Amino acid sequence: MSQSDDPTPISRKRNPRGVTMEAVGRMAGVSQVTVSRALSDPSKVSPETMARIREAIAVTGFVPNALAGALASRKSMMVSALVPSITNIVYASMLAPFSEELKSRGYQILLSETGFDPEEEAATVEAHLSRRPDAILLTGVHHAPRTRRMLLGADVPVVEVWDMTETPIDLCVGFSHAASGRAVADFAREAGYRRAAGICAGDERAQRRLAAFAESFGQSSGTEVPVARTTRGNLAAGRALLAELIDERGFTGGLVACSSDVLAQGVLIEAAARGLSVPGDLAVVGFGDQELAAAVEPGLTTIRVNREALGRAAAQALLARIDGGNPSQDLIDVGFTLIRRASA
Amino acid sequence: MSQSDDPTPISRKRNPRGVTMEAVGRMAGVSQVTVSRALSDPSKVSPETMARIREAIAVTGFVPNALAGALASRKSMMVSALVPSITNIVYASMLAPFSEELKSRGYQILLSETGFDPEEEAATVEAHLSRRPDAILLTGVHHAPRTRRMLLGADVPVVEVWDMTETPIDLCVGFSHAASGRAVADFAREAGYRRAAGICAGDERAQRRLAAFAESFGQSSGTEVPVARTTRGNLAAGRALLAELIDERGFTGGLVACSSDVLAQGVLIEAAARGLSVPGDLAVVGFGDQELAAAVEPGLTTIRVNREALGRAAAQALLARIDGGNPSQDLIDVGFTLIRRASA
DNA sequence: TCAGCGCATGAAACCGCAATCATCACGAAT
DNA sequence: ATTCGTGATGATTGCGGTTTCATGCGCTGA
Repeated sequence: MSQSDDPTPISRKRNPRGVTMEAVGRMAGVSQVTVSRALSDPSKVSPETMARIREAIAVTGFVPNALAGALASRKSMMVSALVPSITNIVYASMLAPFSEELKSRGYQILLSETGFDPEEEAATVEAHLSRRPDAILLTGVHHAPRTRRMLLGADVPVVEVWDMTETPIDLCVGFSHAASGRAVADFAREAGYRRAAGICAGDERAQRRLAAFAESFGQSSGTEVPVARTTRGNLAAGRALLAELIDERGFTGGLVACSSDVLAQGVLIEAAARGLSVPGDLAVVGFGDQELAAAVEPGLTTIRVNREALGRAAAQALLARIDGGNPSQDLIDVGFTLIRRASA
Repeated sequence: MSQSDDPTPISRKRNPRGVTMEAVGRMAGVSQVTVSRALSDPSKVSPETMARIREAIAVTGFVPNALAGALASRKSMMVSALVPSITNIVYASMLAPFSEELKSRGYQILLSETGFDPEEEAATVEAHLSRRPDAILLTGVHHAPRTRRMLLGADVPVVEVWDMTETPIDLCVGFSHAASGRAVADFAREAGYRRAAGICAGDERAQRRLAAFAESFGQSSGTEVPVARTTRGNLAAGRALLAELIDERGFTGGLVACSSDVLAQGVLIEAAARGLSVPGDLAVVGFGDQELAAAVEPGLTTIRVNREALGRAAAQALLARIDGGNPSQDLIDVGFTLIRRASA
């Protein structure tokens, strides 16, 4: 009665590792090759065969092994993205459209944070290259020499974003940080501000923006432009740095240029806490035009960079290169706009 | 086979595709196997050989092909992470420590956004499974049946985060959203507020928090708790929803519970714009304890969830499972804390 | 009637590495 | 002297696909 338990489980080789095309094919009465074709180009397989294969796939729950596919076809269908920090909305908001654009073409994103250290970036690039991505996105244009060498040697499309350079590794989509700093200085001058100060986060690009602002405004106004610095670019830092400017650096009023909207919002809060009116006693300019810029009171005058367009353009440039051709241009300057609101 | 020493340049095929271990070995006078060993366990190779191999690697710029390695070893050294949105700091700030923890063990992150749609999530899970990740992180505990099936069939460690369930797919690290809503209601009651309202973003977990709050507070106070809803959880939405509560829903004062700190900040801004004092005329409670919560004026009373610890714990739980054993616990409730500041 | 052709399919050769087992030289133990 | 590790290395196999080339077959046109 209970003879269902066969004592010879020997021939019963239930593939202990996942289902393969081989197994699907066996079940559908075709070879592995035909299964492969069925998935990559159904038009090359007869409708009846196709149906049986589909059935077998459904029954077995087969999921193709993309690693094997990548090895054989030399196309990983992965794109690496290296950003300094994903918790920083500025990078995250570029990444989202970048990723979406690529996803629609079947690519997946291999993401890493690199911090702001070129050496760490180099190590990360190497780790990513070992996965043979079909393209790579890097943030910024300053890299360790080794990074450049590896990337050039790997013969893979590369796009550097969020900055501009005359000598990109391959492609570049960004804007000039120095120009954005000068634009704020121009605005300050034209709006009639006589004195100014700066508040700057630690990263290299923020410093370039503020340096350009300070130099430009300083030159045209003939005044000293004090710049307070911080490593962390949060609200608390913005508050603290305005306090520093006023209490320790003798800043008595004028325009405060900040390297980010968050810092600028911190300045607004500290100003309110001190009973200073904005823009009466103190004018504030931010950078980034994050959502908060339009929502705070008073509205924040700031530099807008179309981050979504930037991310999308970066993806499209890479796709163009992958598709074989050269994109229409290697360098894309997406520019920036000064958005004037109430704070300055 | 014996024609390797053939001087005819015809058969001499300068490998046009990247450098391989084979090539490195040839240059170092050893076999491919030895190169493989040199990289995976240097102690198994003699020092002199090691030196020659290193030299050859440096000269050729060899970068091992992790795809091939993964295929052969059945370990991809990749971990999938699926989050609703990377531009939402709440998810991004879990992801950062999660990724860091795994990176230190040699894993890389395959990231995708899934939005808030279970079907999209299922498709994304399938795409990720095809890459044979060594582990998977999912956000939330509500998934399409197909997702569950695929995941169980794939026999891969899975951790669901940012929520709790009694029936996890595998592991779960999170907290109870309903409990957090009730905690706010308890607080409101104990602090003596007689009336309350809610402001709620569109995602399912936010709604569960606010529903629990409204029910709990409504029951104990015997009042109706109006809840205004939005799809986008930004500052502007917070402002608009407070306006809606006051202008259209007859809300005249009391405590406003918000499903996120950002919405709460919007409420603060709108309140200020209307000349309402906080917490005098209006008390505000947020959720998340983002950086802004401590920095705004007045400081925001909110629910803190240790997102960094959560991300780290998720990573560690997965690593424990990968290492073969069962983690000490399948379900980890990281809890939450109500942080009282000036806004309520 | 038969070469010719397109279609559906299969066989075989990789892709680049890791895992397994075999080989070899050399010194210690018997 | 023979045996037996032991450390260093190589040959072989196969992971699960893609690609290329070969095959069988029914049908068309001269």
